[in-house]
Amino acid sequence: MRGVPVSDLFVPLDDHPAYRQIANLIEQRIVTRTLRPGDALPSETDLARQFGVNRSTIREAIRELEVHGLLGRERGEKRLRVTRPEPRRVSSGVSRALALNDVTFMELWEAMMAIEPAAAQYAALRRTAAQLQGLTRASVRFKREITDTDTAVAAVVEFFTAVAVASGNQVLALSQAPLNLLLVPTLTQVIDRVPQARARIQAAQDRIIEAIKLKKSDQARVWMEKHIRDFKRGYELEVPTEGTA
Amino acid sequence: MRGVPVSDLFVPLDDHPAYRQIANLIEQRIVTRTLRPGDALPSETDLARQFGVNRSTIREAIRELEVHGLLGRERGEKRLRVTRPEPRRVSSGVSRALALNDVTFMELWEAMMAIEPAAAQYAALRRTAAQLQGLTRASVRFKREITDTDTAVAAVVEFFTAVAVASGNQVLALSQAPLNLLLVPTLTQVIDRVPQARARIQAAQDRIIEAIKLKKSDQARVWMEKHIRDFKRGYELEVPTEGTA
DNA sequence: GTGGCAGAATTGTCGGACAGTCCGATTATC
DNA sequence: GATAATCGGACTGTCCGACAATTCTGCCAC
Repeated sequence: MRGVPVSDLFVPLDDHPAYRQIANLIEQRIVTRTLRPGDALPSETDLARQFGVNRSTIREAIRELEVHGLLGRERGEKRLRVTRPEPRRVSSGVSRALALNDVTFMELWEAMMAIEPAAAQYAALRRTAAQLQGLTRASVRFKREITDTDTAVAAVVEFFTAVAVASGNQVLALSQAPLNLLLVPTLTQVIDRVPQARARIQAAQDRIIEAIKLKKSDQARVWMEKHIRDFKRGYELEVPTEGTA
Repeated sequence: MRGVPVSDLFVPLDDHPAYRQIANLIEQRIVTRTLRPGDALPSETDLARQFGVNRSTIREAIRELEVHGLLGRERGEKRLRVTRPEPRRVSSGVSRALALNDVTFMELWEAMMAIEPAAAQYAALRRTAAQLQGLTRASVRFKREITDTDTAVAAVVEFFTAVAVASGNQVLALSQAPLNLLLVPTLTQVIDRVPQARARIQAAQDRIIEAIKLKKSDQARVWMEKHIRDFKRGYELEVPTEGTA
């Protein structure tokens, strides 16, 4: 490990391409609510004129904000408008980032142990009738699906998502969302290869739903904890070799 | 609230602009590791030729991947290369999304209560000497900074980040990162207006560091829990009006 | 008011162009 | 022989102009 070279004493001197500066400017106007969700953006030609750059440059800037979910358009609409970033869009980026960083199942599991029980607890406190119904729907879908593993896995994911949504906490929900995609590969293997997995998941879901239905938050947390612990057991049973999720 | 219109029964029929298709294609090659981190991408002209589109189109596609952190370039380098998405880049997007969705302090707090104690617990189990030093450095910085609130807040954030890093769990770290930016506004107010806040934070950090140093994971978790609870107390003391973080 | 229509406006994509800069190889210098 | 200066090519950032396809808008008829 070398010491700090002299050159590090000088300024970073990042380059600021115009398209990035413009993206930041527009982003700031959105974050500061100068531009509010629903507002239509000026046309590309207008923006180019206002910023004094070429339309191509504007387009590159717009791509950035579009990816971030700050801009978007309704189906079949032409004009861009300011949108509030949807959790799903953002969380998929997080999932991909984690997947590319070779997350292990243990890392995923520890995060689930931290987040899911908390989500269940708050869900029991605050769930609406509709959210409770959403939970039930997911569990029914899991029960019914006894042939296709992929659909069953999707139902499990739907269940976790429904719990997070029912927690009424956007931060928890957005923290939980990336875990779902990471869980899929492992969960698929477990359901495929551990015979008792389906029954155990069903039972766990039922207990959790019951607790959330009765607004027993402590129970909801405890059952969810056991449910997640069970996942690890299933994983250790049948996927003892590979470590990546 | 209208019912589901008939048109929703038909195909989504998303438009597929070429720049998006190309972005997806390149993304797939990265996710499937056909392109691996560190690999240099062909030049824009080459890509345009290979995909049979104009260079402008390629550039728009590239912007997307750049934002996702899948592509990037070394400082002062010209060639674009495949990079593994850094947590910081991704998490800032999550923070912005949450901020724009008017997250309340309670939502943030609940998420912190779920994640930070877990991070502290695992940090106590797995921290390296260097990571421990990073923790100490952050707390020293906080102790030393008694005038500038912003710097003090930054030190607190640094402390939390250091704990998350020391946990050795990328998922937890990436779940924790977005919370930091959300915490800043509230924490600034609390430190500014609650006299005893600084002392309490200092004491809490000391206890947490001690537990992590001695690898007492249960204690680390408990102290962190108390620390986070204290935040809520500070918040309720001096920010009883506003609800948004 | 509803429906339809022509024209204006806007997006997606293309081709080409040029300055500034980075890279690699070649040449000059010690 | 190793290091330094030089040079040409390649590449990016930005610009200009253009065109088809689609959406938007105001107007007219019913």
